Amino acid sequence: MQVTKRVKLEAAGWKVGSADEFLGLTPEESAYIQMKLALSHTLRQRRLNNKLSQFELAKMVHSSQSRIAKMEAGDPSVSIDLIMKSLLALGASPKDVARAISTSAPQAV
Amino acid sequence: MQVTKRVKLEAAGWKVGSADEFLGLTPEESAYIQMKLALSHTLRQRRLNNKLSQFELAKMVHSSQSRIAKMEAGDPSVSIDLIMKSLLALGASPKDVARAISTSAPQAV
DNA sequence: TGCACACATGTCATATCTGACATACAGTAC
DNA sequence: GTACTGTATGTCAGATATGACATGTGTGCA
Repeated sequence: MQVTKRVKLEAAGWKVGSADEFLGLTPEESAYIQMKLALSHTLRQRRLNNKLSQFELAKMVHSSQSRIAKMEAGDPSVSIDLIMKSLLALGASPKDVARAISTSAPQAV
Repeated sequence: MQVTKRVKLEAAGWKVGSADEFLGLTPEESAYIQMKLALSHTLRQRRLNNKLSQFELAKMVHSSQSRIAKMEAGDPSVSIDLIMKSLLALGASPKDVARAISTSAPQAV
């Protein structure tokens, strides 16, 4: 999918929120991707704050470095479930998760 | 798993939050389950507010009545991903999802 | 230069999730 | 009683996600 590729590019950089306007995404798809990207981004931040490498985090959550990289990239092959579980393993609370998701909504309240 | 059975019982009723105290759940597992249950509950509320049967919602999201029932029950066989996608299909925004998750944290902020 | 570390990306066997189906149960109307 | 609607629960083949592995890229350092 180039779709995610494109979205990933935007998000990995800075600008998120105008992904669907030129792609053929339904509002739900767009919202889903934005939530995923917000969580991915939060995961990376938390990992870096904890001064962990992807490899180290991988050991903590019984996964592999490559999968951590894909999580942080918002790769379509990873589920939100997995990202959430990793966040929790990094000490995030449900409220932290909720905060991350709130961030993902550039639209109206 | 009786674990979920038990948790489900508590949650389907009213009392959530003291699930892990007498079960052998790690804080992360507990938090994950609570988030899932909060989303499940929100899904049911939204569905009922929209006056839809499980069967009707199933058609909307290209799933089946049985899977909707399992989503709403917080069955371990359903992913948070699927519940979220269903919520979005029901018109929920990422902020709504975040709100639901916030509700799931009876612990400290 | 070479070497080590951190991260990205692709592939693949297997584990897990999913939709569909069958079936059971409660409630309601007739 | 029967019939119908809504929901719960179990099963299973096929779909998808997962961890592991290989490999590539960039950076820093001696």
